[in-house]
Amino acid sequence: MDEGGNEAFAADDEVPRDGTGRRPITLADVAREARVGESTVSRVLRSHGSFSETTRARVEAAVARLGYVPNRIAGTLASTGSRLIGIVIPSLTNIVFPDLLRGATAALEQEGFQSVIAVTDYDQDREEAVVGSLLSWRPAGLIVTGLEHNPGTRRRLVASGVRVAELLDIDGPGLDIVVGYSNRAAGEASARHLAGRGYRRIGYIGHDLTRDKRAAKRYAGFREGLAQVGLAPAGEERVASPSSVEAGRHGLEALLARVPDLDAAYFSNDDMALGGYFHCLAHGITVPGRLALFGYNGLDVGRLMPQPLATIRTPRVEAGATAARLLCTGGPATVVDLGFELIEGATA
Amino acid sequence: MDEGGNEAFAADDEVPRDGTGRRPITLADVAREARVGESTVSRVLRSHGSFSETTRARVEAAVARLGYVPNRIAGTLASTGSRLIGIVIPSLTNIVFPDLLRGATAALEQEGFQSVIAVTDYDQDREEAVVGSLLSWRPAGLIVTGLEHNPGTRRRLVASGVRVAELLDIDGPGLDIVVGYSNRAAGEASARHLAGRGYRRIGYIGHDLTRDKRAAKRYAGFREGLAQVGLAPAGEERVASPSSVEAGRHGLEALLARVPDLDAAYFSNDDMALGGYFHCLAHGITVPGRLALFGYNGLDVGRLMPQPLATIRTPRVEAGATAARLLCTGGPATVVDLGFELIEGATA
DNA sequence: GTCCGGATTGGCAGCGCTGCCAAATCGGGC
DNA sequence: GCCCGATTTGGCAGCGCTGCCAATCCGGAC
Repeated sequence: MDEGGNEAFAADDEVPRDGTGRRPITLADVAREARVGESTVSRVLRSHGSFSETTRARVEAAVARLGYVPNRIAGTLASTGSRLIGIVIPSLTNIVFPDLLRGATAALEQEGFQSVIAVTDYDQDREEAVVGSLLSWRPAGLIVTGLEHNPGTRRRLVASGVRVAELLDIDGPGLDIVVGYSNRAAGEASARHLAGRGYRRIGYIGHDLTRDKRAAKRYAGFREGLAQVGLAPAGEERVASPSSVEAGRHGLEALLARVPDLDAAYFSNDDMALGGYFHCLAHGITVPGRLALFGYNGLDVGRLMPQPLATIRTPRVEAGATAARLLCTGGPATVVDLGFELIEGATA
Repeated sequence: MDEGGNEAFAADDEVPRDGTGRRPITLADVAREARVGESTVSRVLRSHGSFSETTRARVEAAVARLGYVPNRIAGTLASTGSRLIGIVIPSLTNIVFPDLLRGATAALEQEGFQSVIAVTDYDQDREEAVVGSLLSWRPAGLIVTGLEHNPGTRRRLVASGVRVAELLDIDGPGLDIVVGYSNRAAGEASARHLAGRGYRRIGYIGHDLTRDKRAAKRYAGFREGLAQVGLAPAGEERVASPSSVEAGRHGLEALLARVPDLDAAYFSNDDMALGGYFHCLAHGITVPGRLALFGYNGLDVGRLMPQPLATIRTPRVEAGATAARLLCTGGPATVVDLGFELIEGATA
């Protein structure tokens, strides 16, 4: 714990002599410095309304001289919209959600918006709480994950009047804007693909389905897909933990111990599938000869395995970006189905 | 503006019919409904100052009846502090930064703060721009990544007077709070470990070091470590792209083509190392017999490979949490070295 | 020189809340 | 029954900005 020290910067040219302790610089200071009215400064800074080129230069010079940073808190209060978008995601552990964030923040930046984020840990009560917190910032819009919310959350969302985009799922009724793809259909497509390749003793390795509603929908779709060709899962293993490479590895090990003659394993996502692949490598199980593997999400890592993973690629980044743009531009309530892509890979 | 009226909420359980178009509910409405003064409502809602139990109940009932959500924009403007922390990270693609975010948001939530995030893509000019945007929200503090910033960024940070925490690096002078570990020392430790295990022809596979300053410091430390035992890299491969599994896989392939007698490969991080491992698996290269692999970060996936990856575990989540807590509680400027842990694994 | 429409500009009332201060109320002790 | 200090409460002036409206200025047309 030693002193880092700011004097490192007081150094010569750049930094203005102080910055701390001084009364913060306001728009009124800039107006005085530039010898124009406050409204004129405001107009110039927002490039809104009309003003002469001379004025613009004067104002900009004053801003630079004083190092003025507009106060958006005040600006938001005075005007209406807030140029803030709240983003609610269940987790930051699964790369899917950072991907969503990435798409959203990139699109928001283009539109001049900022994002406030909150994480629910797949807990609907926490979701209700964080939605409340986010709404207290009077955001221009809210991005939430999935279509399932508890009554309190729905009430708040609707009552607030802010635009809401629900992401990564379209299997069910939405509140306003919905951007995603069908998890049910993805599960079904996976099952049909595996069945189509001749696998018959297909097992399922998943994680906590009571919390992750989208994984539950994929699972339901998967069972439907199998049923359509007269099959049923040859065995299932659900780990209680969140999805992870570890859960996939141990899950497959456990399932194979109970159902040794499995010929294919469908995982609730690519992380789990990668874990399963590692288990196969470690135990000399030939893939896909002895056991086929199928994932979900289409992560990069799957593409780069010695045998590319059979999986379904989901447009997560695009979903974030699309939702962000729709919220900023404020169109009508819609459902945008971005679809998904089945990647055959080499593990099935 | 039709008068929706408050009975919308009185309505039993679910969603009120409307919510849009109605004049938003303010603290004054609550005061009127509860038949108390505005300041009293404010005091009750913030549990600040004194009021009777009766009053609390009256106010809380009114809040519930009206479905009032406090406006923190107004609250922030009226008071001083903002209970917002800005977080600036270079990327969301590398799981390291979501991990940092995870630690920070969890700690912030406990303290009743919200986080606003911005992504720089490892570009210092973008960093300067997003720091400006974040400061315009008058955050209580700012978390930035690394110690290297361009002069404009430093000027803004210092002039703003907000607390700043610089994360994931302690090799250099900081502005205020610094939380992280020594990347240089990590690189050095990696080199010494490999040399200590008898490897002599050690190659380096890295990504764009001009943008990722911390990776550059590890690289420098790595060279120093080798030099200490009279060695120099037996070969190097730098891919121009950001770090990724793909870059690691192709990087190792390229390096082996040029330097076939390599006996160990040091990667700029675990993603790259995983790619290298996949290359070895795909081409029958025995690990570590024919080629040893060493990564950086200590990701879960490395631990679960058939042979656990030799790497260095970094406390990223802890760094985010520590920084967040220090910012919220507002102690003195300090440097917190969280250290790192060398994991021997089985690939070296 | 005068008048007119459009381009510029400044003044000022809020946005919804908090902080300060004064007023009202309460609960003994005498 | 009255006084005093402590507790509880309400009023109101901002916080820094934007939006509205009125004032001013400019350059021709008459």
